[in-house]
Amino acid sequence: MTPLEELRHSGSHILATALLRLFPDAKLDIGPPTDTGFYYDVDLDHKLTAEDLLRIEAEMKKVVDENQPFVRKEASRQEASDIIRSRGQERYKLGRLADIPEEEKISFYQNGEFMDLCAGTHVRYTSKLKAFKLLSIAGAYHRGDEKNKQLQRIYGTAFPTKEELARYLDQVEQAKQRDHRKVGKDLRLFVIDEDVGQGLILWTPAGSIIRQELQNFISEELRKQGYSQVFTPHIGKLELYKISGHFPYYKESQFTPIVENESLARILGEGCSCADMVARLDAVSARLAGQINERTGRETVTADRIKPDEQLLDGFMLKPMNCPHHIKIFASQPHSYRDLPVRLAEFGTVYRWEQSGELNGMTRVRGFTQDDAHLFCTEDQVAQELLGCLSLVNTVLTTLGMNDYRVRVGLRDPDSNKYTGLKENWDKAEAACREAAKTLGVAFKEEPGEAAFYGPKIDFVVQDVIGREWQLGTVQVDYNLPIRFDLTYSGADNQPHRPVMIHRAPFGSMERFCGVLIEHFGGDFPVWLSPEQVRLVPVSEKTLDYARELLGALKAAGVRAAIDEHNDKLGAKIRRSEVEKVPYALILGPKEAESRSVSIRSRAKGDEGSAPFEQFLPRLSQEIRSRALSEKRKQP
RNA sequence: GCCGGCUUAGCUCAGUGGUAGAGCAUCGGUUUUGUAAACCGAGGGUCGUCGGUUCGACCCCGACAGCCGGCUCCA
Repeated sequence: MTPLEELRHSGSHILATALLRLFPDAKLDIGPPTDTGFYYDVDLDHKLTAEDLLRIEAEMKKVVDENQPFVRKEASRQEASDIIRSRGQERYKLGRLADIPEEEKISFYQNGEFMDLCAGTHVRYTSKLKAFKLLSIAGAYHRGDEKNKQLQRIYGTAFPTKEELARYLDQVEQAKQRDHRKVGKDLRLFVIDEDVGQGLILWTPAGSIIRQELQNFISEELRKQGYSQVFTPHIGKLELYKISGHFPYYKESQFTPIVENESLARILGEGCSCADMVARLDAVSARLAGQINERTGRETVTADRIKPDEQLLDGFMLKPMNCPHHIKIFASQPHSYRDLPVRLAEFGTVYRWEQSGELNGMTRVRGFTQDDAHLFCTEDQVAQELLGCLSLVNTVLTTLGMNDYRVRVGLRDPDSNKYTGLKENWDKAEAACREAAKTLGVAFKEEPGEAAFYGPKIDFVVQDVIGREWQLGTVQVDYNLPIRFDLTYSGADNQPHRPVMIHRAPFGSMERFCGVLIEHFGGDFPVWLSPEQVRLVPVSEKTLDYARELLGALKAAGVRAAIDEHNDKLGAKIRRSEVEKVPYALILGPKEAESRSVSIRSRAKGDEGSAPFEQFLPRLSQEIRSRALSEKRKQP
């Protein structure tokens, strides 16, 4: 344990000490340190309130002042069990005791009257906890399993000094100012309307400009890399998703199917309730999943194996992924090995049923647009194509200055049967991902259980302002869908061969990416992305005509500009431009009008002095065209 | 979905069992302004929705919806 973890871990023991003084009935579970502090999970009938938190914190202060030593005591398994029982903590602690492997030593740590089963280590005295704060109460399932009882989790944090604690709390406060939900509202980038629905993003004009610029950017890169652009509809027949496997494997995450009118009339005629309908859909998917699982590793299900009697209901599904549609475009004509790779790209909108408690601004939504593409290639081409995809992701992130990401290679969970396809192919695909990730030149972590149901993937993961991780770009190797859809191409030997598919989305979804991007820039977008690039600020009405003339010139040059026509003093107009995060304000007074110049005020540098408009415009155009990153904002 | 908290004007937020207030924004006027907030005035809310308690509810109780923080989930 690092010294900081030790301090925080001791914090959680002190928390428990104080808690038991105030609530002797509390049953303790576990209290580990975290990246940012510590918590303790407790089972307590009394619902803890914010006021309780203050009382507990005050009691913790007393424990600290009592300067209790932390003392380690080793015990045999039987002794340990006795200690736990004698303290009335058997409800969870006995289970935790049972988790300790046979060969490991069992230890307790005691401070004052409190004693806890604990491997350690701890600071020497409670007085070491000089700077701490309890932060919040939340529900947390015992052992992280939603089938178990939900306990109350008390979060807190601790630092070696009061200054560091204050700095941390200040940082958290600063971060909240960058929250994309706040900035998005302030700058009017997007809205979510409860009548439209939770998790459904409405892109306002300003936000749409950012999205459009990003899409233009990525489209340019796709043209360079030989992609073809396609368009497909937002729904597909249930049949399609039975073949793809989404229907059985992905059921929990999908919107309820749109049942065809005739089908609906038929089952309603049979007296089916809504519940019956759902049950029937469940029966179909359960049967399909069962059939597929039996065959995993030996046989596979292809289109012709779906039996007619399994089509109990006809209807459509809102597409949860774009791949089946793209596959059908690929399959619509015969392919030669000479055609490959075929790369089909689409900004494709998909819909997924996320639990209401999981929705979050733009980063976790129910409808989103992926910058998606599917590559159909020969097995020999997989490595090369993977590199191309990773280089694309790299270009994207570099251009936006987003260097703060981690790479995750998502592999199968060895204990799960939620995957489709042959073991050999999974092995090949996982090896390909691993190899490709190595070429990135950045550290990556292999994580079992993070694969898609059809194949392993390489994900790019970033953190939001409050430290939550979000997956953005993703590249996935897939040997399975080509089999399920019986895709083939003619090889040099004039025999049919199975292509390999690569799924990839450098941004992941436009919604999530923009959410993270808003936080990344704190709303101070580079000029090429800024909804308003130049604010024309006449010093008074007297120079309004000059401003209008320049507005025309800027618009003709493709620059997004606007005039501040408010009847305010200059300072107020400057302030408005700053608050609205416009990268350039051009101050236009009589001097400027006279000399055909502009007084430039940039978000980054403040007052830059005057320059002829004829010099400013090319400089601006170049900055936009090159998609330059802006210098950091000058603090007022 | 689960636990807890929250919901008052476009935004940020006060407020009391006797049907509401500030700042900013908006609109009108005065001012004609030189690098982060000129001045005066006006309009704007069935206090999230629906029920209940009460002579009377924005306030107390309940349900629902939405939001926020966690947990679970994220193929």
